[in-house]
This record gives sequence, structure tokens and C-alpha cells, in this order.
Amino acid sequence: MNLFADIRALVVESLTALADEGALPRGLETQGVAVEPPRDAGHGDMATNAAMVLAKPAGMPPRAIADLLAKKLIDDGRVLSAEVAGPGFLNLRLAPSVWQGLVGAVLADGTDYGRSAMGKGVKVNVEYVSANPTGPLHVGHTRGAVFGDALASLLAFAGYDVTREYYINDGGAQVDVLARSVYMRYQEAHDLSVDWPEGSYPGDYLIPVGEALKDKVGDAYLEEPESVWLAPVREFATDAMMDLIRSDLAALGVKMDVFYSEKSLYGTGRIEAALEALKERGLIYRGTLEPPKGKTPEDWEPREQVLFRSTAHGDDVDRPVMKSDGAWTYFAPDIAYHYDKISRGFDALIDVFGADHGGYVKRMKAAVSALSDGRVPVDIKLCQLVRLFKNGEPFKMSKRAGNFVTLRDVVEQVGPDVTRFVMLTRKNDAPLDFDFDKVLEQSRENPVFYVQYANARIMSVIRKAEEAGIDASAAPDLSLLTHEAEMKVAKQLAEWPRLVEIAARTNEPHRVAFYLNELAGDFHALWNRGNDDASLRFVQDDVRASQAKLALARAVSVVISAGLAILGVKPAQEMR
RNA sequence: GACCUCGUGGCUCAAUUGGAUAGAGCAGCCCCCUCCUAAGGGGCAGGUUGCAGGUUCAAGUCCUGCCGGGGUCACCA
Repeated sequence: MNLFADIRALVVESLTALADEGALPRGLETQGVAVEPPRDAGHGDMATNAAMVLAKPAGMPPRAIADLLAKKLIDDGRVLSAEVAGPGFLNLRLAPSVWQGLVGAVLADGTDYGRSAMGKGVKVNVEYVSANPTGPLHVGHTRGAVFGDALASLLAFAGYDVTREYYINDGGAQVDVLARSVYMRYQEAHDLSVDWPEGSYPGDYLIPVGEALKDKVGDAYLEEPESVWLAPVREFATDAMMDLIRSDLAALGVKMDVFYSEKSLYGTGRIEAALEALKERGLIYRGTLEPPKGKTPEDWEPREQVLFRSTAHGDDVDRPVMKSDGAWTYFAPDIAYHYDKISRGFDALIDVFGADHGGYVKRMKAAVSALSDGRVPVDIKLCQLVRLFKNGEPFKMSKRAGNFVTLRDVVEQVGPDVTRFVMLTRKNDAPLDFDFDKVLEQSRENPVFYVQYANARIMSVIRKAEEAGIDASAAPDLSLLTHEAEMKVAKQLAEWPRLVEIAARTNEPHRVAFYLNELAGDFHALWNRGNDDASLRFVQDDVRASQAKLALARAVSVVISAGLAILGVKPAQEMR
């Protein structure tokens, strides 16, 4: 059930009929015809731009087309009125029975209401978090985790075949640093005192890992040189860190389908194969890069490197894939990783990065474009910083001391539901303020509360009704829903399927959170109308009237539940 | 210097990817509880969408150039 799609289909049918009658030219392209809610509800229930879009190709003034279309549409039982307005908009008012029927459809579909087929048959890969396995996840990762997870759920709801994936950066130098840091904790576990060099990971979270290493190997590595213990300790340490990260993600309710190891690309010829694929396209060469204009690094010296001609696919400069010592740059395995995603048959890729990786976007897009010969689109979503506050005061993190606010800190303090919802109350590319106190506040300002409160009120009023002996789930006579305040809520429900498609098309899950806030607002408004007008209360002496009103409330709850499910939040049954 | 990103009432943000008279919430002023959760709601006031051009039936949205905030900038990942 998608009312906007239904009415759009009606508009297109009517246009075809007009063409058959000779009133319009045949074969007009109706691609651009849209049926949308008008910006101002006073204009009507729905508006179509059909006349304006078709005016030029039809060679007719828009208002003339709109007049023809209006006369045709009015024949349909669902359309109460069709008025031409402005430059050629056609404003439609729909019969009450349409909105009543919509409420019934929502209840019939349940939380499947709003599912779309737009992604049918399309395989999409969403890569998110992808934090280095060198420590627990912190707040910044939390935003990316929530965003990616909600986006994946949203796309699944829109019909896509979604894979959630985490790229483990376990191939670079930082995991060696991790291994050395764990080794020092291991030494400490043997009561040896150690000096912590600059650039190591001094966080307490490695103490138990050092202990665990001691439990596993005893004193076997104590007298050995690094060449002996580095590789096994590295593996031990990264495994421990991934366990930690997995449990952090689980605490937040994030479950990946695939954890993909960077290290697994080395020594298997996969990086070489990916670069060979680029080479075949003439995009690999040896050369020397110009220093960046304006700001030349202190230690700049011309160097001949192996370069990827990313400029052929929209990048600003070509990018090195191999260091001067012959080792791969970070970019090389990432190229291979994306090549692997392409060869696994994904039709679209989405990468969720932190905003500090913005400079990486063009080269990654260039690589995917080159490797898929332009067939596979990749959308890279950047998540901006999270600024922490406590009661309005900025909350400082000291990364140097290893004391940063972790994902687990946040989840333990405010819970996974609040964490997730709040992380989606801003669009991904805008900075987000997270105040530990305000997110728990029970007030209008807090959207988490506001939406949950709406659902709790619905649950509460259903309980009240049942206590009064009303069967709230009985088949209602929806024709009893006639008041404009009730219609307003029904109209908001009608927008849900449309919103899902827009949010999925733009890869913007925050739109779901904003929509829920609006829906909750409409519901609270209706609720309060009951203070002034007793006929708008949900529990009525007239059982049939009550059942109809409760059906509307239940439909609201259904959509809130479906929306919250996309965000990964459990609807509240009551407020405490 | 180059690239990315953002710029919308006093504050925090939306705006149906190009649609009509730019919408919400805070803060301010005025109202609404013998009544299902007032943990809420209704109303008033508040704007040249950073600036200047351009594209077209139509621009907060697209293009160009400025201004301002943030981010990034070859042997880090």
C-alpha cells in the first residue's frame, strides 16, 4: 500500500486516456510526473506537477493540460476535487474513505507497511565502522556504526539485498604497534617494569590482554627478540581487539554479516591481481608527483613511485599505490578489497567513513569506477564529529592518556536505544552534539523521548480501553473516522512509504528519525484535542466509535514501530 | 594554495534531490488539566536562506565567482 504511488498511477493512466482521446499527443514521457504532498496543506492533499512537466513536449500551455487532467481525475471515486493552481499545479483532495481505507491498510500490513520493491534484485554492500583493531570503539565510531546499521536496515526495508560489512585494518604498521604494546603489558604481567615509548597504546584495556598472553604462553617470549614474538603476538592481540570490538558492537545492537580482513589480502596475489586489472586499463605507471601547491611538506623530495592514474576517473592528482621501499601503501589493499566487493557481484557499494577521510573519497571512487568500468556506483557517506557534553558543558577527552569516551561508556550510561536514536537526529555530514544529560531528559526537546512517549500513550490508552471492556483489536468501522484532526494523522501515515523510498534513494536514514518526530507530534496534537473536544478521545462510551479511534492509534503505533525498527530502537510500552 | 564539506529567524535544526506564501523545536509573550500520562497541546511574534551574478515556467536546492566556519593534503592507516 502506497497511496502516493497509487494516485500517481492514476494520473499517468489519465494522461494516457487523454492521449487516446486525442486531447494530448501520444507517447509523452511521464518519467518526471510526480505526485507529492503540497508544501501547504491548505492547497489540498496531493499535488501533481504533470501539466508543467508535459507542457513543453506537448506544445500546450500547462494550465490547459491541467484542466484536461482535472476533468479526467474527478471521474475517479477517490478524487473529491482537482483544482488548477499557480503555474499549473493540480491540487487534489481525496475522499475521506481513502484515508479511512489507508488506516485499514496499515493495520492489515502491520510493520510491513511501507516496505518497497524499489531495491528488488539489487545487491548492495554497506561497509561501516571499519575501525583499526587497536582498541575499543569510541564515540566517533559509534556514530558511524549507528548510521551504517540504520542505513543498511533502511535499504533492506526498501527491498534491497543488503550485506553489512566491516573492513579490518589489520595489515598496517599500527597493528605492530599494538603487538608491542601488548608485549609490554605481558612483561608487566611478569612484574617487569617497562618504559612506554611515544606512539604506543597505553590504554588500560590492554592489561587483560597482556595477562591473557601470559596465561597462554607463560614466560616463553620474555627472553626472545622481537623477530620471534612479533607475528604471534600481533595475531593474538588483533584477535583480542576484534573480540572487544565485536562485543562493543553487540552492546549497541550492531551485527555485521562479514568481517573482512585486510591482512587476508596480502601474500595471496589479490592485491597484485587488482593492480593488474588497473594496469590492463592503462592506469598504472611509474612517475614522480608534483609537490602540493602552496603548502609543501618540510621533508619533500621528488620520488619515483608506482602510481594509479586516478585523474582519469575524476581525482585531482594521481595516487601512489606503492611506497619507495616497495611496500604497498594503505590504498593498494583497499583497492583490492573494493575489487573483491565488485567481483562478489554487488550492484552498488556504500562506504561510511569519518569526515577526516574526506580526502580519500575521490581516489576510492576513481578506483571503483576504473575496476568496474563505471558499472558499479559507490556512494561514500562521511560522518561528522560528535561533540560530547555533560549538562551543557563540553566534555573533554584525553586521547594521549588513553582515556577516551568509548562506545561502551555511552551505551552503559544512556542505553543502546537512546544512543542510536540520538545519533540519527542530525544528518550524517553535520556535526552532532551529544549531551549525556539532555538525551535522557523527558521533554519535548528530546526527540527520543517524544517519539517513545507517543507510543507509550497509545499502549496506555489501549490498556485503558480493554479495562473498560472494549475490544481494541476488533475489526473497526473506519468510516466513523471523519474529524479533520483524525484525517491529519491518517495523511501523515500515508507519507511513510514515500519517505522510506526517499530516504533509501538518498542514503539518509536520519529522515526516518525526523519523520517519526513529526508523526509523534501529530499524534500528541490529536491526543490533546481530546481535552477540548471529548468526541476526539480514544476511549468513548460508544464502543464502535472507540474501536475506530483506537484503530487509528494502533496504526500510528505500527508505523512508529516500523520506523524505530529501522533505526534499531525498541518502541516503549510505557514511560517510567 | 588545492580539494571536500557546511552557511537558513536570537539559538539548535528541517525543507519531499528543481516546485506554490521557506517549516519545526528552544528562548520571549498569551492561553489550555473536575477529562485516557500537562512527561503534553493551542496561539502570537520572529527571514532579502552568507554575498553577487547566471541557468528556466519555477532556485534554500543546479552552475560561476567571492566571504566565513570545519576537515584533508606524497614514503600514516
